[in-house]
Amino acid sequence: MKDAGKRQRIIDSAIAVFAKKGFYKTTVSEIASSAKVADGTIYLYFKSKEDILITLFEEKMSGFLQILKTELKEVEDCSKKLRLFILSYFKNIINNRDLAEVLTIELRQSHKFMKDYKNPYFHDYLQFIEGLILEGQKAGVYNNQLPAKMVARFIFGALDEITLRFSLQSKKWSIDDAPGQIFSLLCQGLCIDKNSA
Amino acid sequence: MKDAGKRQRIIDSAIAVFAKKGFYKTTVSEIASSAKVADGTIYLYFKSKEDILITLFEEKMSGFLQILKTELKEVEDCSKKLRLFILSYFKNIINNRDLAEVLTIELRQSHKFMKDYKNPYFHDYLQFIEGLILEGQKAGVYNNQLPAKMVARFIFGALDEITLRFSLQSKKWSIDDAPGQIFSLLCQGLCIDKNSA
Amino acid sequence: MKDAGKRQRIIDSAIAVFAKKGFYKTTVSEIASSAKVADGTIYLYFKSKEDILITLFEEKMSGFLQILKTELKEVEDCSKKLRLFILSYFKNIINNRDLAEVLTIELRQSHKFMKDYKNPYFHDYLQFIEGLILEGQKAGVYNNQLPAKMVARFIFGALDEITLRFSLQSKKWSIDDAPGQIFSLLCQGLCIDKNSA
Amino acid sequence: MKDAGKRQRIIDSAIAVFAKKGFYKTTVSEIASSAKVADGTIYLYFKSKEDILITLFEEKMSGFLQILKTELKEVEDCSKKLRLFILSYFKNIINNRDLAEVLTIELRQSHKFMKDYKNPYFHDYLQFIEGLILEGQKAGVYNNQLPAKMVARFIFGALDEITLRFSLQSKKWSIDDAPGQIFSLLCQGLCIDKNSA
DNA sequence: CATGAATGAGGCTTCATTCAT
DNA sequence: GATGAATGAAGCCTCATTCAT
Repeated sequence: MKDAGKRQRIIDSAIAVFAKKGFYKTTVSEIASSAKVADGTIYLYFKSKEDILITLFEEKMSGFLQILKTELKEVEDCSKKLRLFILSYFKNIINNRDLAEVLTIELRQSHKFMKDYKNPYFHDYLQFIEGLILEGQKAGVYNNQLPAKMVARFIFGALDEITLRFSLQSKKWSIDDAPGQIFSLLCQGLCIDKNSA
Repeated sequence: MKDAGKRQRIIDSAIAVFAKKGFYKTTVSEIASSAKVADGTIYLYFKSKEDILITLFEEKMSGFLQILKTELKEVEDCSKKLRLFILSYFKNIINNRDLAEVLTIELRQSHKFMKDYKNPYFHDYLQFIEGLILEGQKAGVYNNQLPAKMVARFIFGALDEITLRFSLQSKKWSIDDAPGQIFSLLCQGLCIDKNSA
Repeated sequence: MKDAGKRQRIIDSAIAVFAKKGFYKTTVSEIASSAKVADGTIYLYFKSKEDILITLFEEKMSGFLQILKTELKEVEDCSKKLRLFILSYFKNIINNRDLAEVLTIELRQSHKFMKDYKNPYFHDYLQFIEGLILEGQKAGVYNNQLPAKMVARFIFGALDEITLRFSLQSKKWSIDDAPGQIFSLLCQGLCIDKNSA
Repeated sequence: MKDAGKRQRIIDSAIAVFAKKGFYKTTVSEIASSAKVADGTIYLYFKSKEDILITLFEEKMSGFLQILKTELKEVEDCSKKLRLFILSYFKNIINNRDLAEVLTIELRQSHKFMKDYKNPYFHDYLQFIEGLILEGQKAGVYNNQLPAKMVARFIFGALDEITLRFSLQSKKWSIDDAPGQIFSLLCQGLCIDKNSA
């Protein structure tokens, strides 16, 4: 039986090295030596270097989604859900910086370099956000003039950018404050006077 | 003097090919043949393949910024500026799909693959957005509880994600409506009832 | 004692896979899984992949030779022997297509890829044919102007080529007719008028 | 413009190295260094290592056939043609030992390792021999009970085997005698008494 | 004896860059 | 300046063989 721990070590090493050097600059040998296995061993668990990335996407993104769904299961109010979602998103990124970097940076290239790979798990993720919005719109809480799909993209884009930089760079904004501020910005908008604009 | 037209052709070809295949999957030969110059000619105008990308960033991003600044110069009201900014951003992306794709996709990798390259022009771009926010906050129009830097990132991330997908995929949202909706979402927020949450 | 059945299964599987893919394109794993043993088990019975091929040669070629000698033992007349030999050769090939393919195709490479391997059993085989010729020459039946060694090569080459194609390809010539025709061609020659040429 | 001399050097080197080590044991680097070019240069002229072999087949086999056709063009009598053919075959092999080795040894593997490669030039070669036989049969000189296709295979196989060994090994038979002996064996057959058998 | 996961050397091939013309 | 043939370093991957269980 193949050693599941070894497989996990390869994935974890890949995340670390991909995050540090990027997918293309990373060599399979680097992943192998970081995982303390022989180069060839990689190919007992993955079909190719690209397959490591794809597998990584699928396992981790679906994992994130599972966590999210579990955390939000009990919550009823849609804005509480949204707040919790943002918080959870932040926590996940903060606790998995390398992974976040790989997922979001390489994600952008994935449609290009992987033939026919459409990132089904990322799609699920977006649909989950979209579901939150639709729920709020049906409940009459959220503005239903706004297309939920676009709002979902909007939220994902904003969170993705902020958390990525948050995680990568000098943290100018505190983790304690940022999620709340983002939630506020998202729900209440930028303007103080709601009749302006 | 070197042939400026040839130089431009190389940049334009690089944008087209990078957009289609991604930076790493693009070969210098492909750029050359698309630009109808010999492979070696590339190196009369650029130090390396990477240098094409860097040059492209600097010229195009500063170009975008120039256009923005020109368009917004006359406008006084900060929300009108913001609305115009969003509209301009959309137009630029729509009219330069390949470029937008290259700038945003490769941008994410740039810190990684270019040693010591900090993307000064992207930084300028962000600062411009930040300036818009600060202006509105000073004028008492925008919520000054929100850190302007973060808001700038938020806006950039949201716009980046939406326009990228807008440009790449089937356009589910009309170019006529999207900027207005985004502006509304940004200024008024998601919630109808401003006292909720 | 090692399991003789397992050893035989490995050889038989090797013949089948070598015939299908060629020696170099065949992996040890393929032989193993075809023989329903573990990869490592192969090395309990054979020193190396090459050793399988060598062993296979030796056992099968000497086997062929044994069969031949047995079949021709009782026959006195040298031309009857020759006719029987051709018939037997055909039958052996027809009944062992994979083996024939391996023996003849890989045989050609054997001197190259096996250091110092001189195919003693193939040599014996040729000597057997040579013996048939010499016998006929001594009996005054066969033209003794022709060097027996060369005639043996000639016969082997002709039979080898015909049977190989016969076995591999669409059979344009019937198995019932071919051996007789070959015998006739070999004994009587191509020409009708024996004074010509 | 690519250097035709360089291309030729690669082919010639490939012939020499393939002959010495066999196709599979030969590395592209060996061919390159034997041809005094860089490894990568090989790929300016050939798609792959396999492509070298295929190209080599096609160019050399069609070359051999051209020479043959030219040499036999003026000859009328079919047996003179056959005699000349055998002589020419011998000369070609003797003068191109490495090539002969590659063509005949690797030829046998070619159907296996080259997907869909049917060796059209070898087929032409066989058809040429078949044509000689048919001509003689129509002229009433050759026994028309024998299928020409089979006879062609017979001749090719016999010549191939003899010349290959002739070229490779200690020459037990003289080049001066062998072609005549083979011609005699082929035309008159092995038996002295034409009524026997 | 048997297993099959693990090893790691080595090959084919790509491609950014150079340089003689 | 322009060319494009040539270079050769470097990477992904295969697979014969080993060895701990």
